[in-house]
Amino acid sequence: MAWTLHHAHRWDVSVPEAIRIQEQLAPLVREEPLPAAPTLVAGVDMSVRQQRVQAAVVVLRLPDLTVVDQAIWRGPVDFPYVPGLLSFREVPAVIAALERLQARPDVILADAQGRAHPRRLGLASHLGVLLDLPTVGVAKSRLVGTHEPPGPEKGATAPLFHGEELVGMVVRTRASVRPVFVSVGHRITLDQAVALTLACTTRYRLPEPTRLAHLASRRAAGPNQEA
DNA sequence: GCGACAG
DNA sequence: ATCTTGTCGC
Repeated sequence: MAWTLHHAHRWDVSVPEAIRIQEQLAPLVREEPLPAAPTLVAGVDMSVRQQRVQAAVVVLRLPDLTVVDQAIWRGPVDFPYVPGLLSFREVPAVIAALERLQARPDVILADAQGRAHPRRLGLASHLGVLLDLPTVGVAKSRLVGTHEPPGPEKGATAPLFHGEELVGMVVRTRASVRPVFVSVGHRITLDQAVALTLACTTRYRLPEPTRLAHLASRRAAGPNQEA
């Protein structure tokens, strides 16, 4: 599937240049209601091994969460992991994997932050702006912000603040299990992002789209033969 | 100056 | 993220 990139830019940049690009794209992020109830939800993730990346994307249909499409892309790693600049390491590979899809998802869930980022442009937001598609960030841990612990029951939430700004929600997707950090990626409201995350969650901590994408990327990396 | 720090 | 097996708890 061909994707039109909006506000495209170079990826082979220095850290200062990457930060500058984030500052230019952040104002383009739109927190607004979805145009319609989503049917096709994609999850994206990536694994790295031996200087190679395996990006995976899995598309599921709501409300049954049936897998309707998926794709894998392998390539070289060319940007280091730098806290705050994760998108420069993963987005190129994720877009390459998305190009291999047959289906067009209505929204994408990423295993990362959206607006809950120092410059309000986490990987989910960066991806959303480039594709001009609704995206949600569902991270396993906190990058920025403070919060109270959400209740122990499934579905409990607590606001995540960065200074005075509400940048996300800490969501308990499973009873008595460490919560996840949900934030708006692009073209969705925080409430919808949380509702969608819960609608995609079954018996595991992570919602099915990203959980399955994670499994797919690691299967693509192959079994550990080293060490 | 000293920590913190998505994956 | 990745290196790594079994095990304790809900």
